[in-house]
Amino acid sequence: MNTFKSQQFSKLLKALSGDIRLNIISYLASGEKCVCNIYEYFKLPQNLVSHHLRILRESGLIKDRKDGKWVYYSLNEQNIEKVTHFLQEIVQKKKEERDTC
Amino acid sequence: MNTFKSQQFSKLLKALSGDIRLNIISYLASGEKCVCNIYEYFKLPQNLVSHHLRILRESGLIKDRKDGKWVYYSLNEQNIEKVTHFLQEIVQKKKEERDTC
DNA sequence: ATATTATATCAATATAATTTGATATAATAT
DNA sequence: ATATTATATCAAATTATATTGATATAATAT
Repeated sequence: MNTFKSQQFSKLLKALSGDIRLNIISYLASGEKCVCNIYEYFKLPQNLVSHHLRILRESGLIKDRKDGKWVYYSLNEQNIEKVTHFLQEIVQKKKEERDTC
Repeated sequence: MNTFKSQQFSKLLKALSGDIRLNIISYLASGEKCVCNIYEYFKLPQNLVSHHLRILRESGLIKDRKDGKWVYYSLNEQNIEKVTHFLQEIVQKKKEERDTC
């Protein structure tokens, strides 16, 4: 049994997991950054960072904004919150289940 | 730059992501289940389910309890909540950052 | 027009995760 | 003691993901 819902969240969680992407997400919490900010900050190859940014962008966890030569990335809080709500619902359900026993 | 914190959460999120494991987590929200409950419910091979349960258990997301021949698995809410808190902190930080601009 | 800089993409390789099939362990029942 | 049932583990095969190196695109500067 494979619900649509968990497939959707599996995609988001897969995009979130992985050291580099999670570090990028944490870094973007301090505000919008261009690609060069990110790869300089983490001392990682530009193409590798672009690749991970693409995965985060395609999953909807971050947004991009182009300005001249630069592409700025920022968090898409709404979709990050979708993940937290999904997990909270599970914990909530478990807690309710325990209370009615 | 690779913080200990995000390495820790990367591990939890990696364990959470993946359709099968996420479905198992959702299923366990309705209460403790033995392995056979789980693989029958999802119609998956027993060894495959055992494998995913191990990953979830080793990451601390679920607990096991042995009773006779059966091993019962249940959610470890505390660690699931750790993940939601981690993500909420990021969203919170982002929101604060935006307010002070 | 040419050079430079920022970012993205592509192909090849390396690494890791998932799945399958076979077997092991451990508890219970006969 | 043997058989049965529940679960775990192991090795092999498959599939997915990450990384590297090379190149492309697109904006700006000279």
